Formats: sequence, C-alpha cells, structure tokens
Amino acid sequence: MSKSPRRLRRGELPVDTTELAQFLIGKTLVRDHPQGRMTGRIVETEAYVVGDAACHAFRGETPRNRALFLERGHAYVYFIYGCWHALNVCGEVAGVGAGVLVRAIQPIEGIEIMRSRRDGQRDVDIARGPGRLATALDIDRRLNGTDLCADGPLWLAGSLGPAGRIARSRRIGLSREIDRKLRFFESDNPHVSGPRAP
DNA sequence: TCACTGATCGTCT
DNA sequence: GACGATCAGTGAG
Repeated sequence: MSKSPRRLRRGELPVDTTELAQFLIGKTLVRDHPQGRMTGRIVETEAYVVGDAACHAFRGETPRNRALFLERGHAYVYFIYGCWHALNVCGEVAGVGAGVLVRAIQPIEGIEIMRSRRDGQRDVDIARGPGRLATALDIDRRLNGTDLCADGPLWLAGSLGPAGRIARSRRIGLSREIDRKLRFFESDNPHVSGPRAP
C-alpha cells in the first residue's frame, strides 16, 4: 500500500531554520522499519536557530552535536534525561549548526506497530511529545545523520492534505532564550503536546 | 486539572 | 560533578 505521498526533495526545504519549522507542519514523516511502515503527519515543531543559546550547536561543534551541522534535511538525534531520544531536522547550509525539533506527529499508518511500542497508549498520546514520538517510531542514535531526503529508514514526504491553522508560541522546557516564539503547531489538532495558546 | 518529582546517563565544565 | 529541547505517576484541590 502506498498511502504516502512523494518524498520531499532537499531543494524544496527552506534554508532558513524558522521557515523550515513552519514548512514542516502538515508534512509527513515516514519510518520504514523491519516491522512495517509507520507514517505520521507533523503537527508540532520548534526551531533552534543560529545564535540561539538554547540550540545544542551554540557553543560550537562537538562529537555529540556534529550531525546538526549537516546540510538541511538530515536527521540529528540526541539522547536526553537518561531515558529519551528526540528527532531534529537540520536547517541552513552545511557547516551551520541549526535545526528543527519535531515535537509531535499525528499517527496515520502503522498505528498498531507504534501502539505496541508505546505500551498501548491512546492514539492521541502515542507520539505527542518528542520522547514519545521517538519511542513510537523506534528512533535512536543509529539514525543520527540520516538523510531525510533520500531512500532510507526515515524520510520526509509531502502533505496528505492542507495544513490547519498554524499557531506560534514560546518553546517548551527551556531555561534559556525562553522568550523566543519559535514553536509552531496546528492549533486545532489534539495530537499536539503542551499548551495550545500562544 | 494542575503542580511537583524521581528516574537515569551522556556530555561538557 | 552538574545538568538537560522529557515522561509518567502521584497527590492536592
């Protein structure tokens, strides 16, 4: 079955990280996994931009954040709080460290596979939040550096339908740069994590 | 429904 | 040695 739309080309992705964060709302994330294909509609993102003290790349390149400096459209996967992984899409040009945290998806295809990994959670909670999303799609550091615009285990595809109304707010869970409004989400979508109000 | 907290470990200071 | 782009469970109101 090929419910998924076509793969996104790198040339279609905005170079600017903030624009990329908005662009990705409503697009499709595809996980080709040994157990089967899982897809979801991206409903919530956050931009971590150049010169942003909350961005992992702010203090320069290290072994941990190296993938964040890849050309836009690559995956940066990191491990946090000793428990969770989170998925970012690199922004900007090669050598510049910036990216978009994918915070939530609306499960579309392979929901049973995701649910089994998420211990039978309700559909709305399966991938609501970056740690839950990574768990549901079996994303870990093996996928760090993956090209999301190429054939592989994880890639980006176009929209399945028009995006809903996109709202903007402060980012979640930060202690620095807390006033920057770089979180984008579909305001009427129940699969979004955190507060719905700007 | 909201606020608070422990879990847990890789990374950098 | 401290802390973090989180989550689930608990208890109070």
